[in-house]
Amino acid sequence: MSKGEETRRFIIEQAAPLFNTKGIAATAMSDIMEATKLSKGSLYVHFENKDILVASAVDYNMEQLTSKLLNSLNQFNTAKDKLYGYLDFFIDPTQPIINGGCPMLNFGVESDDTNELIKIKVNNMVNKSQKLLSDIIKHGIDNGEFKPDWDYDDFATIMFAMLEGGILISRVAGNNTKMKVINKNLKKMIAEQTL
Amino acid sequence: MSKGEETRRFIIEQAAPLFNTKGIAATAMSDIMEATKLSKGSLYVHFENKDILVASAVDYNMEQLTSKLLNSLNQFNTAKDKLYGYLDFFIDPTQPIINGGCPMLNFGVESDDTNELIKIKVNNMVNKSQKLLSDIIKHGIDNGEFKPDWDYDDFATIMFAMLEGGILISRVAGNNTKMKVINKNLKKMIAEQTL
Amino acid sequence: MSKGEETRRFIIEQAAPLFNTKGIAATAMSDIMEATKLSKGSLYVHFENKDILVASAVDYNMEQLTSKLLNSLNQFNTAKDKLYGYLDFFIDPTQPIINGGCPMLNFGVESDDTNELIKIKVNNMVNKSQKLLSDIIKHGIDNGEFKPDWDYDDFATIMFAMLEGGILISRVAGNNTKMKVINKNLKKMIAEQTL
Amino acid sequence: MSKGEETRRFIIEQAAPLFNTKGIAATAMSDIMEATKLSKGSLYVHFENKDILVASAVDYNMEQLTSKLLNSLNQFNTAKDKLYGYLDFFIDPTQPIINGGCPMLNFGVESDDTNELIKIKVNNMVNKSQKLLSDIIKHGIDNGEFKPDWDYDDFATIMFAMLEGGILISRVAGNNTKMKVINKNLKKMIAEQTL
DNA sequence: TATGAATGAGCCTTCATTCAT
DNA sequence: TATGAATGAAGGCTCATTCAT
Repeated sequence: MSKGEETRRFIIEQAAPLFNTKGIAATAMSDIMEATKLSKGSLYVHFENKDILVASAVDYNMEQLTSKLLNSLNQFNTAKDKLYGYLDFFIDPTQPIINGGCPMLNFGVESDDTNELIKIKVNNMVNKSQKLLSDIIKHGIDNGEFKPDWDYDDFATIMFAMLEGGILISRVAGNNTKMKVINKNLKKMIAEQTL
Repeated sequence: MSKGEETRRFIIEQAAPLFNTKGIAATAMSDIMEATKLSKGSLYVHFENKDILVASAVDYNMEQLTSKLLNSLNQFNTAKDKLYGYLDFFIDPTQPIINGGCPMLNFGVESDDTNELIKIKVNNMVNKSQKLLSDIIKHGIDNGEFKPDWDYDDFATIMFAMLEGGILISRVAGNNTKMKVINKNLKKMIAEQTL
Repeated sequence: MSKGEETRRFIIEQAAPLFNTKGIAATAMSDIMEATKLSKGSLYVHFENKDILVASAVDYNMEQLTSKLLNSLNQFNTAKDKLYGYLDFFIDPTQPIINGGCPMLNFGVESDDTNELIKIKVNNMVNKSQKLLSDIIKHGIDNGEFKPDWDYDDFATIMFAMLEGGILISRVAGNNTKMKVINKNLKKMIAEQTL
Repeated sequence: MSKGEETRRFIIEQAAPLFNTKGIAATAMSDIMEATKLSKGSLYVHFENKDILVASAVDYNMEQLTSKLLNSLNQFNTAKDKLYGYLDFFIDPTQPIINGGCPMLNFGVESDDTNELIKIKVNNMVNKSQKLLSDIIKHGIDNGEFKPDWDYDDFATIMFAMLEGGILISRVAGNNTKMKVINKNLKKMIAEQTL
């Protein structure tokens, strides 16, 4: 990795949690200067403008989350365990995997009415997330873990939506009481489809 | 209502959709000047600072949503119809009841890491929303509509979370395909508990 | 004149010589802050952006020059005296009537390739200037001062062009030697047409 | 020419029309980077700072104009033809010989109040230009083309000034109507001195 | 109550320039 | 000689807020 690429990467790494925590509009380039200890001009050497840095940071946050999630799921062998692992991965939104919580939730909500580019990025990741879930279930059906008539697409949507809603509830509550409820009920639904 | 109260109310009405659409940080006092056609000074006569106006507008948005929801639910008599009506009320997040979509989602996500006051307001409304749902179910159990062992608190949480998640998914998608899936599945769950 | 109009006028008065001296691109809003002792924000209360302030200052400079010129010409009665007075008015470009010299020359040259709006403003004033000259001559012909076959439009153009060229020559020379030559020769041409 | 000299020359060639078109202050080093496709550092290898590059580019522009003019005059044999050729050379300022128009006019006006070095360069070229004209006339007098009492220095000044003024008028007008008037009248003056 | 002029900190961005490689 | 990363001052402009009228 060249010096420039390294610095660019470094800036993204430092900026990503800021945007995910404070929001895009509320994070100033000067906040990123402070976090990186780089000069204002240097930031603009690597990113033509704030929008491009934002786009990179949004991507980075979502990639980080995905990669940590996939890494965690790797420890499980059965489809059911993977689904349970997925649920447990998000068990405490007040102690989020990445600073600021779920980037799809944060950037999706901030961008939906005002930033088409980011909205599309989030939508793509939302779809990938549901695809990941439905693929796990499909696999579980194929190898005889789950009932063959389980509507995996519907369940992927339901589970994903419930988790995102649970993140919201828990974060404004400042505790994960309700996320535990969601976790428990989703596990029950999964168990009911298990052979 | 005195002239002053009237103007104050008017400012809130004009400001509320702006905050709910663009977000708090991205909405400037000048945007509100423009929307109200009032002078800078006039805004500050009625609201000491932006934070206070924001708090009022957040309240207003949530009250508006609640009042429209309750109004809509009033047309239904049975608990089941009320739950179905609740679900149908949120069927299309791309055509939201109030401009910008669900204020609990919007302000909850923007405030969770940065604005304690707003976070608390949202949390209270989130709790009230779940309480409204569990009260409907409890009533349905009491009058013999639903199975007596239905865990109404859990379901209220699940349903609320799933709807909020569905709003996110639909708004970034630009269509309500997935919200229809959520609507259908929640109705099925309700039907399963109906006697 | 309201307070706002007064301040606006004051800003233009202070900004006009700066633009005419340093040029538009080389004059920063901060230069105008310093000259007016006003805050940055205050400047933008009265002018939406630099372009609008520039346009106002360009107009002001040209109006100032015109008004001083007309005022000076008023002391003369005959057409010939007016033409001679016009020439003498511009006799020393190193001691210009308004700071920075002729605004048509300054802003015309700076804008011709880059600023359509200013270019048009200058062109209008250039045309007015030539019209003023040809009107004086025409009047002189009508009252029998000048030969009736004098091509007044051509001479107005020639005289105007020669003066502008003379301003350039004298200002880069730092003395008005060549402007005196121009003055003398134009007077000779006028004398030749005088009856 | 060494590699270094070649690159230096190349930079000047690319920068010269930019400065002559946009002006010195409005042309950034980054504009020149873009035009040359050279790196920031490379520019500073060849030119210590912007001022030095500007000085070279100003010289280059004036040399280019002079050389093209002389080249054009070479096709004529008599003094009168040379003067007519000179006038025709500048007949259309909206289609200038070099991009941006007359560099004496452009840089003279931009520098007169702010950049002593450039002002002197322009003044020297202005003097040379008038010398060129008066030398042609003097030669014409010597070989019996023109009346011996023609004040060649005065006419050189008048003609030069009129052309520069004509350039200004035509460029802000966007057409050469008035330059044609100037051309015609100067030719008449020359004809009147021709034997 | 209402106005809008005034403020100055802070916004994003560009500038000319330096310097290690 | 050439690169491009790094700098920080300065650019135009917007912000929330104050205050005399």
